[in-house]
Amino acid sequence: MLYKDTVILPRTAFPMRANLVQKEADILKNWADADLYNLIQKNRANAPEYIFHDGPPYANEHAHLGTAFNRVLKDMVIRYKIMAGYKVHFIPGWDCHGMPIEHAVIKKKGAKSFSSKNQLRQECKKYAEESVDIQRQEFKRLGTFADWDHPYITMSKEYEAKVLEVFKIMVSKGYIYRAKRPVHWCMKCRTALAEAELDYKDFTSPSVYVKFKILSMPETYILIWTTTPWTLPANVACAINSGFKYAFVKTEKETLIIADSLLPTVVEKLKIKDYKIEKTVLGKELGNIEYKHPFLDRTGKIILSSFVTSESGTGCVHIAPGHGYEDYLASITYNLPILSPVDEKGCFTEEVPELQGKNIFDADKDIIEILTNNGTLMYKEDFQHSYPHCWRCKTPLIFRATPQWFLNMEHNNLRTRCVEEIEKVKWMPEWSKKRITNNIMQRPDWCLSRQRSWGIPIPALYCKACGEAILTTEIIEKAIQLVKVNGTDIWFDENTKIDAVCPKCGNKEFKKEEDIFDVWIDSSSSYYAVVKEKLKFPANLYCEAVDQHRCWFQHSLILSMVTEEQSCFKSVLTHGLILDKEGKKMSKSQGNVVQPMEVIKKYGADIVRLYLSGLDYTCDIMFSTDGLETATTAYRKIRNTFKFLLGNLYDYKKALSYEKLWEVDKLMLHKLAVLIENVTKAYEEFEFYKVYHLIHNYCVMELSQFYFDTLKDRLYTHGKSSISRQSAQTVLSETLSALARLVAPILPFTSEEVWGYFNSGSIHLEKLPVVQEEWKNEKLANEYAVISEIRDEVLLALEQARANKTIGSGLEATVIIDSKDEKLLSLLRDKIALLPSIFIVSEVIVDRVENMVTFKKLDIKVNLCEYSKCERCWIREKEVGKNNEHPTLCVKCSKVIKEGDYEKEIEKKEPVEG
RNA sequence: GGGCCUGUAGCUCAUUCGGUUAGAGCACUCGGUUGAUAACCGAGAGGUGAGUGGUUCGAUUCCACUCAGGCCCA
Repeated sequence: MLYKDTVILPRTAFPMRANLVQKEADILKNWADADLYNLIQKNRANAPEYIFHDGPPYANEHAHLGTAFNRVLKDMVIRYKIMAGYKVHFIPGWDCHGMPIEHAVIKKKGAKSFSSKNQLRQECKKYAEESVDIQRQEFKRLGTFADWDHPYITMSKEYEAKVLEVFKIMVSKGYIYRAKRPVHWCMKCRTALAEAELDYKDFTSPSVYVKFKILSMPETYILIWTTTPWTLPANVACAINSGFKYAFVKTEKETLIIADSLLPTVVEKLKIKDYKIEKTVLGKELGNIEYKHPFLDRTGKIILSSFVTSESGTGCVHIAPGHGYEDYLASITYNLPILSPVDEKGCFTEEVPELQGKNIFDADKDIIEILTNNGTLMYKEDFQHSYPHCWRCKTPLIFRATPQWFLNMEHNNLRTRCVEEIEKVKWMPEWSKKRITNNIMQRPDWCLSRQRSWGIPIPALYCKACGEAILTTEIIEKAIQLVKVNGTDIWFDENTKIDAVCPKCGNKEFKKEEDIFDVWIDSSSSYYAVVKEKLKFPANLYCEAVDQHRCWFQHSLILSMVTEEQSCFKSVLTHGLILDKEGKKMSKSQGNVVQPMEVIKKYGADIVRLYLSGLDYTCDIMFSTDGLETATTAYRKIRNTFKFLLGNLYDYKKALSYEKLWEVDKLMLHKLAVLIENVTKAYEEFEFYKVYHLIHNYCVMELSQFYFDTLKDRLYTHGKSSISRQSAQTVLSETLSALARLVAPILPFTSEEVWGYFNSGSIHLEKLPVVQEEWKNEKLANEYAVISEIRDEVLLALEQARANKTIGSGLEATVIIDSKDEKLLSLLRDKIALLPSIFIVSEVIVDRVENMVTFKKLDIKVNLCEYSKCERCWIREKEVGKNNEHPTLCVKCSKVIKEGDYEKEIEKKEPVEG
């Protein structure tokens, strides 16, 4: 008989190499065949609900890495909550309207290929539908759980009708008003452009310095600088910075007011030679002073504004609220009129009779002439700068004030109520609260209208007779009924007529509003269309990236405060953005964009998920291949841990009761209990990186380096049915069962694969492991904390013995230990029988001998063991050679062989896969 | 220019209220093992805690500024 064949080695079909890419595809198919998502819902039918509402990603082709990360993060939350016993019905969503899709479609097909709005909208719809399908496949591939067959789509007619319902409530409660606001305008395309449609190119403008006469001071002028002389007819104010110092510069003829810090450059440019500074005052002292418009019969006043900088110009900024966004904001603060005497072709209207019909850029030189003639022009030159152009026709753009629809942030104290409500929400991390509070405090009224095609129409009417804009709940209700059945295309259909009577003139003929809603109204109405309608209002959790403080979080809160008078979320989890390995933003132009699906194809979803789980997402995330490689190594360790566990449990029958367990095994149950507690706590706080580190460290340090290493002798060479081996297996089984479930939210595929070799059914139908009270054993833990330190010292001594060739393998050693600490000595004597297995040496003796090496706690001497090596278990023992029947075996091994308590034939039983 | 956030070993993270020599794992180098084997065990090396200044007996930790990067706004 070959004793070697009687050793009980690990046996499992669980492969060491994961081959994740293939394996994950198989598992996905199994999940789909078993309809696992609905199985879980059924399983938790009567469980308490956890309402986690999905923020809809934008349906624009392939998912970005940031979206993929967001998906994985949400999935870890969902899977954790399900395993914690909750019912989580996760309805995924997609944001489908908006400029980027419209932009992409026009770019692809050409603007001229669409003869009607609805034709363009059809094309956009197709594009969004395709994108939803692409992304849904990608999200599934990531192994994320959701009701993928019933997502919410913001372009569906039901959803569109719900958005209009939200708007109807806003109107009925009096939040909506109409006012002028400057927008980027292309005079050739005669349309407003969105931020993303601007094409910045170099452009030469006339740069002029103009003086405005102060009414209350003799021969005193405030000097302004502008590169758009054509906006001067719309001038109503002059902004200065309240904190800057302004100099009164006395020249031969007059006194000019100029910012002190800019004086040298201005004086040089204007070639003012003889001057003296009369006095210097703080900007705030000049507020409200009136001046005369340089060529119109009008006055303007000096206002204070923080956006005035000392980088260029004169520190005095000409304000035309109809032609600039900052000017516009200032006009709200100071209640200034918004003049915009420019028509849609970019020509002056009758409001400026002198220039009526003239194109504004052509009018620049007329205005300069007027200024020159009346002596208010101080200096003029050409100025080259980066200037926005139309992305389509390349025409330089202008700011032009047009009527828009707004939501009033002050109505019914909306702003204040939002800020108060923010206090009631749990913000994770905490700084997130400060951020959204600031955003709400500082935001202007919400401009709801967009001059685009691909979106939900604003259901307003214009009287064909008197031009009155009409927005009533009755009209909106009629629109809702139409949209519910037909979708929003019906609004843009020429044949669609809405019955109404003009409240001003009684006319019954109307033109329908062409503008659509800002897309943020779409996605931010999801609390109403989804949470309230299909789940339970309010949601427990919203979870998105940090940029959503200004977008989805904020707008959802505002709308919810308007319609529901309370927040739509109880807690908000924020994560950072994904950057490249140097911390730079990923962008196409930088060439540092990482496609999530390419990474998945190479590494597999579980490794990507493991990598992402290990990062602290509360700040920005630097995505690196190094990190993925590290995660791969960590994954292998976790996987091998499972392989070892499975391999040694193939013949496991049933658990021993706690009292019968060996001391080391009891210790490991204590450690397992601590692990379960810590991991559960980390999950509860959504600190997945802590989960990752806890589990990984447990696999490496507690299991691989300590427990498994010391266990090999017991598992392989002790009697197959011995208490000692069963004791080890009992703990291995508990460890496997707990570890697989703890790791399941992060590694859904691998945990499922492991479970298939261990138990029946899907692991995702299980609950998280629960600590059994008897496992906790602080006394034992404290004893072994000391023994662990001792072990480190012995390992160090063994390494030294190995270096000077006293021993090779640790089992060749006899270790003699001694200590001056009596308490420690008594502990060691107490545990002496266990020490050889803990140190993995053949013999441990407590004694004092010559030439001991002194460590912190112990004096140690390592000798080559004098006994012969047991052929079966490789331990050196004094009885080896004394047994006639088995002369090459130790006492323990001869007993095992004699009793036949070992694996006699290798059964080739394939474990059942899950 | 403003609000918010980040900076500890090559990588991912620790370091409780400020207090001994800033710790783990991975990667790296060397050694052991060949019964977890494209695995396993041990040892070693690796840090001016982004920088400067301040408070303090003492600062990675608290404060100010600077630098680098991110988001939002201007």
